[in-house]
Amino acid sequence: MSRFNALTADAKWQAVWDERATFAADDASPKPKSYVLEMFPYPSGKIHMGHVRNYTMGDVLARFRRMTGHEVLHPMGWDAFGMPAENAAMEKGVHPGAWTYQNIAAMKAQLKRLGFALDWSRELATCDPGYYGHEQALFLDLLAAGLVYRKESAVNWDPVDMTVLANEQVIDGRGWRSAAVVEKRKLSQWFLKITDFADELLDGLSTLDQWPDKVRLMQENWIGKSEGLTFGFTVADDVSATSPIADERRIAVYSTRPDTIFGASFVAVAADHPIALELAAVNADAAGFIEQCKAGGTTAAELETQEKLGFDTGLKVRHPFDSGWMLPVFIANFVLMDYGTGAVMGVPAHDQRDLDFARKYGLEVRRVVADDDAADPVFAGEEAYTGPGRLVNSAFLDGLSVTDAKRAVIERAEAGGWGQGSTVWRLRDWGVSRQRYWGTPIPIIHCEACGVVPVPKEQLPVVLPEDVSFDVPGNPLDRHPSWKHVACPSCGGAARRETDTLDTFVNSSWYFIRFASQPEDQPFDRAVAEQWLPVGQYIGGVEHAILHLLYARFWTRALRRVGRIDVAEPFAGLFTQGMVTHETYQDPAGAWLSPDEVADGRVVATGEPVTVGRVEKMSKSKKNTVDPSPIVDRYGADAVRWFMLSDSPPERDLPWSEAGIEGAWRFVQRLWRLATPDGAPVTDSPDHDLAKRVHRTTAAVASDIEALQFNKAVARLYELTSAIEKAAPSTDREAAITTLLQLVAPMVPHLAEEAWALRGNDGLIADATWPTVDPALLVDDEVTIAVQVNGKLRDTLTAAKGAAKDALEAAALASPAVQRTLEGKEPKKVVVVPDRLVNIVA
RNA sequence: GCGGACGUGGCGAAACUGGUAGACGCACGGGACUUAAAAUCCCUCGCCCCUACGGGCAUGCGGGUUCGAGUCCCGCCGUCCGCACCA
Repeated sequence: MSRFNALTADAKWQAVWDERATFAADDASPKPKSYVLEMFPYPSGKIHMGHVRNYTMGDVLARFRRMTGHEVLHPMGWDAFGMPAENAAMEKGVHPGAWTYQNIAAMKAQLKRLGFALDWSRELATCDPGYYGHEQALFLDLLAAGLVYRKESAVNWDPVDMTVLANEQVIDGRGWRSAAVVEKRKLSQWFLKITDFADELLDGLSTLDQWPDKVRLMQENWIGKSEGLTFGFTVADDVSATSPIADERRIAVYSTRPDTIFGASFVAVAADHPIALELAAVNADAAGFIEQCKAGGTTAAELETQEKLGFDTGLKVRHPFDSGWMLPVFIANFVLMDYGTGAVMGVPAHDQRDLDFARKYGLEVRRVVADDDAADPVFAGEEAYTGPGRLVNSAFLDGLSVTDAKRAVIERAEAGGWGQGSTVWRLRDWGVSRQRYWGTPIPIIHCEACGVVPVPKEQLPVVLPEDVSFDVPGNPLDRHPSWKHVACPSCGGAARRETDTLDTFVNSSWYFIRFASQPEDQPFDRAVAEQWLPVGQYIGGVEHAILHLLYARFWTRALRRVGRIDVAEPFAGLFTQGMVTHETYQDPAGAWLSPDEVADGRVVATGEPVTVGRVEKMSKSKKNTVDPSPIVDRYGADAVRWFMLSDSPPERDLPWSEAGIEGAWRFVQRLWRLATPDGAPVTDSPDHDLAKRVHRTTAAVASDIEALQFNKAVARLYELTSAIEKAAPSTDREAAITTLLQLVAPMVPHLAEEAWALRGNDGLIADATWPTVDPALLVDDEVTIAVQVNGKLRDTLTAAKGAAKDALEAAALASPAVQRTLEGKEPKKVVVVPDRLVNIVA
């Protein structure tokens, strides 16, 4: 019997699918539309196992949807801008564009080799002017709508590489590449007004019922809505007369606990609060303290251990409800300038941080919320009370609940004109300026006379110049002789082009719309795009749970606001898949070893014993990566795809192993043997049991795939395969084999095509429909009943489905095993669950 | 610190709304075929006691609810993830 030759079959069917454009999506199709999308890759040079797993899952769903009568859009493209291309340019002297396009070609070949049902005619790369030019147009739309602005902002500046670094690229205060100490620098940056959409983005989460709760929660926390009171403390004249800040009348604070206002014992401002800075200008001690605050680290561990420190400014403020009550003002290292108003009211009894601070500086700790009878105004504990209760020691608030007291204080503040109920968000506007070459040029011209001038749309795209060099650090656009200097579109005078480029997250914020519709003269055709959107199923790594997914949601809503498209949420269904992991190996010296340096527990080269470490995410640093390409060459695309779907639930990590891929390969061969006609005589005698099994598996596998529970579908397919193997030759068996091929087709498409053709079927199995299920065959007429005594299984019996309770009880009591266990005792009670079990309580 | 997820054989895991725990796969062991090997096929495979029949114990630990708990409730322990001085 022949073996399935994956090498030739893969190439053959991939070519056929290509020639016939089998997977091209038809915008005009009358079928229901289904948009299946996996997060597009960064063209780093090679695909990795994570890509293979991600794209295999999407592919199974896409092929399944085609078989169930959908017009499927399943595209692929390249998230092609970004720093690695510039790093390669600096290290190897290649142009970022050349490097990127080489990588794209290599990775595309690798993806093709896996036989994904992709519509390659819609392939796009974000570094193509044909893409980013339209992005520039969209940016200008947002600018015109007031959703883009420019402001000075502090950035992480690497003084050696002369560039801005993202927070993720700053490790222990140093640049990840240069190891130079990173400076905070003020630069004029472009921002997108994502905070305008904070409410919408938060409320929209509740409509995303096909998203993992975890991701929704992460976004909710990131948006960070909180409600409270913003109000002013008046600086007391008598004290401040001696202070240099006598003309500063009020200090605004924000509190989510206005109810505790009578428990306040101090006000604290951030080290970079205007008041702190003014004081520092005339007071060396204050200046020293502020420096000390800035020096403190910001890593988790450092914050954990960092002491709460304060500097008494000598200023006093008046309590809003008692002008004779003076509160000291501190500069404190735990107050953040960029949250709320940069100043807080300290209520030690009911906030742990305030309590720590008050104990350290000997401030009053006054109880104003009591959870029981403890109304003593002196709060003695070391743990602040933050729970519910009634107000005490609080004048007109006494006796109110926390909720009512909050409302009462806000009302009074608003009536008295000294405060305002307010909502504060953690979410910040999105800074999109990057001092980088390899990104979308921001389509803006700076003119001395006219100021900021948008590039007229007819002059788009603003194309990146090719003639750039990376031999000096910094942004080559900034020192380009001609590109940078242009005439002002408005007055014609000498002007300067914006040399910053857009954050790459902008590129990935609308690529799914461009996939749906890609005319040359505009970013997308609204009507066509709306046919496909939202994406029905989006699949990718959980590492994008916040940034990419939040930015894309924002960008889509922003496009809706400017009238470009009427879609609120871009991704109706989201699935975050687990990682591919592998064992780790170390030699006796502790050096990491790659899997192919190890055999039989020994280092191949030296014969030394190997320490096998834990199973971890594949990473270069631990050397536990496995390159998919040689594996695909050796076992074929189908075995790799099958392994990716087997065993582990898709949201969990998948441990890669040699034995696992071998097992998958064996199954592919097993299917092949089963599907290859062996010339044995076939009888007409019906095989009812097998037919039932086929229908049941068809229904179950369909619902498993819909739910993305591929591991369960795989298990059922194993069972069906075994059952068919064991069945005697018959026409039913032959039909079962044909159905089995249809069921496995989304997973192992090459083998399915080859066997489909071999068995004389017309057309491609890729174009076949999903087998229909006869509901009548899904029902059992016999069921197995568990027989328990005191909840313990003693016997099982077979009964007709729907058998009467009495009959089941009688049959159970008659069981010899039951009689033996009862030892003549009378049953006290018998519980009968029809079609399930009988439990005899003795 | 706050929030979340998870904990089932040697391993990856199944188990519908509480109803036969361990489906399916991997590994290990035994057997058939073969001169031999590979490939393939068959059998065993949670732990303990027993020759066997059979029985006991088992879903991180301790309680509880129930005729019946992997599943529900309470309290611990552990692992992983996210956020983090957010007022």
